[in-house]
Amino acid sequence: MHLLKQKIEEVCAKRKRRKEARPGELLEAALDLFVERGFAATRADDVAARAGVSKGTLFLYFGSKEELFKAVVRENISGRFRLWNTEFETFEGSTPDMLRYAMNAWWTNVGATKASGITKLMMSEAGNFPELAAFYQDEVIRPGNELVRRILQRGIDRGEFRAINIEYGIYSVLTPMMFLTMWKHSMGACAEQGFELVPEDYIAAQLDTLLGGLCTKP
Amino acid sequence: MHLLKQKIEEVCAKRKRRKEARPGELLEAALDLFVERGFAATRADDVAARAGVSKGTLFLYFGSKEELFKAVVRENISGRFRLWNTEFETFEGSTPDMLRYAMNAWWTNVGATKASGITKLMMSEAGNFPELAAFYQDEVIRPGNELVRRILQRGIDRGEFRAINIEYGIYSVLTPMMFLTMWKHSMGACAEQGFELVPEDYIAAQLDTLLGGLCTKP
DNA sequence: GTTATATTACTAACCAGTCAGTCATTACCG
DNA sequence: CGGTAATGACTGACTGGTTAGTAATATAAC
Repeated sequence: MHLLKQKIEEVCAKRKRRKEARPGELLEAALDLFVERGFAATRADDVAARAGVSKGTLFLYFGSKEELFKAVVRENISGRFRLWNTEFETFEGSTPDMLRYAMNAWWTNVGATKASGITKLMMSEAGNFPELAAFYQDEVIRPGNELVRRILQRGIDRGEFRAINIEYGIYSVLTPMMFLTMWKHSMGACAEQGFELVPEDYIAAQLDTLLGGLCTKP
Repeated sequence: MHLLKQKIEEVCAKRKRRKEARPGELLEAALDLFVERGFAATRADDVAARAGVSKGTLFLYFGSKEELFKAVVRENISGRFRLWNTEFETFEGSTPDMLRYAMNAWWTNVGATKASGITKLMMSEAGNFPELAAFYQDEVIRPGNELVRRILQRGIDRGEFRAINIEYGIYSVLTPMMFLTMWKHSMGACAEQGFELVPEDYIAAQLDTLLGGLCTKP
């Protein structure tokens, strides 16, 4: 009888006042839809509907569609950099191990999750939404590059890496991540059946190549 | 006096009947705008204006926006496969040379031109326009894969390549092209200044690596 | 003057964002 | 407690602006 009542409430969608829960539910719905359809093609109405509220309520919590998007980015990506920077500062192993750890952590926490859809979305729509592109540049790309730069610098300072051109090195680290992201969200869907790309293996192979060219001792 | 008259005609945009020239002008305008803004964000009005006609005229020559897009793809990409297949059949050098030639020809004729913007566009918007995605799959992706497959098979048949898994090989050939395409249309714009990626060098380096792993004789 | 080509004005649909009003919840009072 | 007034979370119809596609109208060319 309890179950039936719950069911009826779900179906009838009685209005409830849950001020605390709304923002989180809206952000989750927005992440789903932005990743699924992109920024421009996602309707505010649909985000609200998926979160179980009306469109008016969405604009009660987020001033505009762009603000909603920024909140999604902060929640799912840029928020992580504080933790990652701390991890960088307290890491005690070798720098090759650190790089291995960093790339695998990225895959686990971002690449393999819905959050990577945001990266793909930005690659696709940056040109049409310059303000969002600038925001993403500040909140994600710059901190990301900086973190990789510090890892490489640590390796050089400790004599573990050769004194390579760091800007070029950053690009070598990020390329496989960008590729995996595009693969997952664009080509994975229409890839030949029977052919399977295993991201973990791909990352491991790229790391081997990269470290082979980077390290002072083989 | 002639020049002045021509100038006035350009400015006043007098209506002229030029049935033969219109489709080509519209296709060129459409290519520019699709590449610049994507499919969904391109306005039929803007395509017409750039081609120097009104929107009504556009729909006189192309039944719909999707038809216009398909015509752009045929004009700029799929039309090339007939030539490329002929070249494959008449090529007389070694298969490593053929692969080198093919990748450089792709860069010259597609990658470096506006046409590569179409590829980026499809990666970005395929999910929102399933019919266009299917069309692109049939007209571009399948013939492209088939051509690469034939090159690799030729190498294996002639004993120049090891008997690798061909599906995996296709993917190894196409990855650098996809990466260059995304780089050119997404990240190139916001890349760190002072850092320059030279596509020809990148392709050469990738080819060396690829052929190193592929060839029977080093 | 007739026809093919081009334009303009229109329609129907869509969508971000607003706001006047509704109703669930809480606070207070008898 | 039981009733009622105040609060504020929530709603959905509406606005203003945009766009693909159409139809009526105009004009170039022969």
